[in-house]
Amino acid sequence: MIVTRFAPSPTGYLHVGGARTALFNWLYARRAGGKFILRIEDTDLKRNTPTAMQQVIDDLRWLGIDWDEGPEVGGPNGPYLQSQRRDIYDRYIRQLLDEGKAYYCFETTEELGALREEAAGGKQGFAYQRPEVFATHDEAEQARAEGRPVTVRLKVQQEEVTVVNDVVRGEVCFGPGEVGDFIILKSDGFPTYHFAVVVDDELMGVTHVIRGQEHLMNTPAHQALQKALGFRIPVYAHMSVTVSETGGKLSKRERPKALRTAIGASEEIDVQQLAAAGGIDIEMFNAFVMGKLTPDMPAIDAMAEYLGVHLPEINVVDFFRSGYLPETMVNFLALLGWNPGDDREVMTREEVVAAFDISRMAKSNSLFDRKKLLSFNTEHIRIIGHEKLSVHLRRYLEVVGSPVAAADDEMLMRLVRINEGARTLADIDAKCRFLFVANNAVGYDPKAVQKILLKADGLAVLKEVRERLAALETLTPESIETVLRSLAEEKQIGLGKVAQPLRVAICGTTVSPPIFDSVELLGLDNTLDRIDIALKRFAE
RNA sequence: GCCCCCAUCGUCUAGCGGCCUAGGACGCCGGGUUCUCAUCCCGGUAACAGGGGUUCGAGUCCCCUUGGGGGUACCA
Repeated sequence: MIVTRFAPSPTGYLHVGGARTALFNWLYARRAGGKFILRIEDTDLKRNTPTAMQQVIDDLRWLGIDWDEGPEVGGPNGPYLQSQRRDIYDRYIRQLLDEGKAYYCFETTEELGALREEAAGGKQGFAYQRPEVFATHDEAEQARAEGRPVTVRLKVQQEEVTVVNDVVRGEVCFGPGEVGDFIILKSDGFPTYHFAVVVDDELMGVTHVIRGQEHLMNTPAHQALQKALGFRIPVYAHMSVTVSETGGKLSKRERPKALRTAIGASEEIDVQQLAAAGGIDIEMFNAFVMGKLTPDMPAIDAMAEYLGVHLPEINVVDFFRSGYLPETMVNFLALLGWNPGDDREVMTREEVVAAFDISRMAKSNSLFDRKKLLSFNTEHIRIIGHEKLSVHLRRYLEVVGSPVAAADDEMLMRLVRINEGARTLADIDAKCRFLFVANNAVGYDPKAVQKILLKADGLAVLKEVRERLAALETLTPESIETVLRSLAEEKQIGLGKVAQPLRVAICGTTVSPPIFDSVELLGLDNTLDRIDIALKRFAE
């Protein structure tokens, strides 16, 4: 049976790069009828954020990536948090020590840093000098008792060439001495990543490791460990990296960076207010602007919202908040470094699962193209079906706190129907908000008012529109259309000349769903009321 | 510095020695539909990084150069 896993370290929100790794593993397992495991790699206390695991879990669930074993679902190979597996690691560490395949070390971080510095000028990279005689368990205990750092290193064969057999890259060779004796147990008693992955992948029966290219260089070390422990070597597939428009790999730092740039570019901003909007004090704000530190995500988001700037989406939640569908993300992410071998691009989740195979993974890095993503989203909004779309929309509206969330199910379906062609859920939200504000609270866009109502005879037309609508007996999109069209015809003007003043009067902007539906949904009383308000307000 | 990986339109890619006059998609440009925005429809622009080989024949195989990316931790 094929077993894959996704093993994130809980450092914060799941970002697209991680999501793509998770997706590839999930797709492969699902396609092959195998098993997909979620494992949390929390062996670094310093990096762990308390809420991060939940965030990662939520993001995966949103994407529709489910796991057969892991947190919240359990399984026969648990626990699935590495921090809870220390006794297991200790056993294997002890085994290696007893067999003379690993040894204790006592250097401090500073000492190691100095050695590395020294080696920096040399031709070969830094390699740890293996001691002549090895410390005993007792000596290690003693050192620990004295408060000295104790680590364990693996003895790595220095003579042989290591060959990594990679599904996407073929055979990759590493010369003798490329891998030094590396640390497998840290002085805080936790295993290093290298040790924990190897042990867990073996114990959990992982057959295929699909991971980022950044791990290719780690693989010889992992294989050395597998050999020392007598483990099997799983199939490796190292994925190409996703790079961002700005070059380099897609990183979480891009959002704060974009915000910093925006702050720098905008003139006349009230820094006090901006800092307050982000919930940070002015010193912190200044430090941020100068690039000295980075506030947390919510602060960044809040300031961006205050400034009205759009930050590049990096985390999975960013895409959710921008109104993308999980179907879009799955489809798009899958196509970054993989393709089905034919001309299909927009595919449903089921189609992607059915077509996926690691043998068609691309070698070269790819750029994350947000324009194409948008077009994919437009297409998925179109093909997903109204029922599913309204479920997504409801959740979206609730989470972003839109007034449109007040719509009942019937209304929501209606909104979905009249918004065909929307590019994101955010588009639908924005276009429909006018329906959920009080008549006297419509925000009029000055430009729209100027251009549509005040220019030409916008107000005069609006007055006539009012009269015609008021005389209407039954209010349906069709009846409204008839009225507006006949008015336009009589006046020998385009429908736009009639519709636009009405639109601005009821929405405050030049953009809304189709005008006939908009009026009908708003209701006759509200429509007339808003026209009156506009007429009065912009009369002179 | 050292090690590793990669290289087709602006972008994602198809291509696994002759089917390539290099195909698709996004973008972009032009046109059309339309009550706004968006959608939708039609048309166009645009690429094998450079240089050597191998071969009857190279986008496809090999080497070098250049360019890009990754790694070089008691992070994962």
